[in-house]
Amino acid sequence: MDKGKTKHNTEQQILEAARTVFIRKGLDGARMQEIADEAGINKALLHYYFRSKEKLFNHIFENALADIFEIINQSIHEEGDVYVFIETFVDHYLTILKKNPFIPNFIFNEINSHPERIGLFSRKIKLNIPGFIRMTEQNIAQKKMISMPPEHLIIDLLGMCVFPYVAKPLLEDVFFRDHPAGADNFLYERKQHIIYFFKKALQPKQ
Amino acid sequence: MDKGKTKHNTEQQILEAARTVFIRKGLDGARMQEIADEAGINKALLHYYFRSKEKLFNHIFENALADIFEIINQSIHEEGDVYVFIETFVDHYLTILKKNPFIPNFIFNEINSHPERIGLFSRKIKLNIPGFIRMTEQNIAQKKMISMPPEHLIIDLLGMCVFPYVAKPLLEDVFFRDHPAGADNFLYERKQHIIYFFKKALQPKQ
DNA sequence: GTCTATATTAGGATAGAC
DNA sequence: GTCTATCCTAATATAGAC
Repeated sequence: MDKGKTKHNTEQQILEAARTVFIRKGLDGARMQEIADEAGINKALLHYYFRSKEKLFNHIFENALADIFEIINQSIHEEGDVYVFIETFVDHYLTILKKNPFIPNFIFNEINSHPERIGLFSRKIKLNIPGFIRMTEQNIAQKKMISMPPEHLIIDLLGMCVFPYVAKPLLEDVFFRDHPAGADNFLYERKQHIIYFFKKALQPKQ
Repeated sequence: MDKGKTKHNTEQQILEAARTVFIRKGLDGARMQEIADEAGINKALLHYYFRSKEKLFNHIFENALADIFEIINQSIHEEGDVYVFIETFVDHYLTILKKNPFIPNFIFNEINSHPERIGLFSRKIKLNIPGFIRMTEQNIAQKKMISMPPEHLIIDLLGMCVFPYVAKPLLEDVFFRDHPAGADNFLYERKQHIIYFFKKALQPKQ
C-alpha cells in the first residue's frame, strides 16, 4: 500500500464519519471519540489529520453548505420560464433533502449559534441570487406571473420545501403518531402540492 | 425579606437567564457558568434550585414549546372562514416570532438531536390539529377554497412564517449584506406577502 | 500512518461555611 | 438561601512507541 493512497482513504473515512456525526449532533454535541468509532480508527488519528475538532468541523460545514448552494444554483437559468424553474428546483431540492434530511437543521443551527462563521464561507460559496432575480423580473415583465419582490419568492420556495424536514420529528408526533408511514407518504405527496400551489399563486389574474 | 418571596425572585431570575442562554446556545452549547453570570448569581445556586443542567433545560424547553403551541391554538376556531384564520394566524405568529426570533431554531434543533424528548411533552401540550382539520374541511365543502389535504396547508403556513427566522443569518448575508436594514424591511413586508399569497393560492377557480 | 498511554482543561456537580 | 472551595468525570489534545 503506497502512502498517498492510504492517506487518502483514511482521510476520506474520517470526513465521512465526521459528516455523519456532526450533522446529527452539531459541533457542540459531537464527540471526537464517536467520530473515531464511526470511522473505525483511533481518536489520535483525527488530530493527526485535522489538528483540532473545530478544523475538522469547518471542512464538514463548508462542504455541506457548498453542496446545497450548488444544487440551488443548478436550477437557476437567467433566461427561462419561472414555472419550469419551480418544477426543476422543487424536484432537485426535495430529492437531496430526502437523501440528506438532517442537513438543513444542521446548517441553520450552526449559523444561528455561530453567525460569524458565515462571512468566512460566503466569500467562497455564492448563491446565484442575481440570476434568480433577473429570471423573475423577466417573467413578471412578460406577464407570465404576478408582480412580487423576487426575494419573497425564493424564500417561499425554500421554506415550503425545507420546513417539513427541519420540523420532521415534531410533525411525525403531531400528525402521524398512530400511522408512522403517514409521514413518508406526506413528504412524497408534497412535491406535487408545492408545484401546484406556486402555479396557482403566481398565475396572472385572467 | 421573607423566604418565599426571595426564593421566587431568584428562581425567576434563573429561569429567565437560562431561557436566554439555552435558546441561543442549545443544551449542548450552553454553560452553567454563563447562565449563572446572566442571572447575577453563583453557579451552585443553579443546582440548589434545579439539581441538574438537564432538569433546568427541560423547564425552558417545555415552556418554549407550550408558548408556541398556545399561540397557534388561539388562532384556531373550528367554525369560521379560512381567510380570517390565515390573517389572524399569520399576524399572531409573526408577532411572537419578531419578539422571539431564536425560538424556532432552538426547538427544531433540540427535537432533531433528541427526538425522544418529544414524547415526553406531547402528552402535556397538544396542537389543536383536529380543530384545524375540521375548519379546513368545512371551507372546502363550502367551496370557499380549493380542495387540499389540511396537513399541507398548516405546514405551508408554518413554513412560510418561520423559515425566514430560522435562516435569518444566512438571508442577511445572501440578500442584505450591503444594506443591513433590508432584512428588517423584508420581514415587515412579509406579513402582507404571505396573506396575499395564500388568498391567491386557495381561491376557487372562477 | 497508526496505535496506546497520558496530559490538560473544562464543566457539571457537591460539601460545607455562613 | 447563598456563597467559596473543591471534587470528579468527560473530552480535547499531545507524546511517544511501533
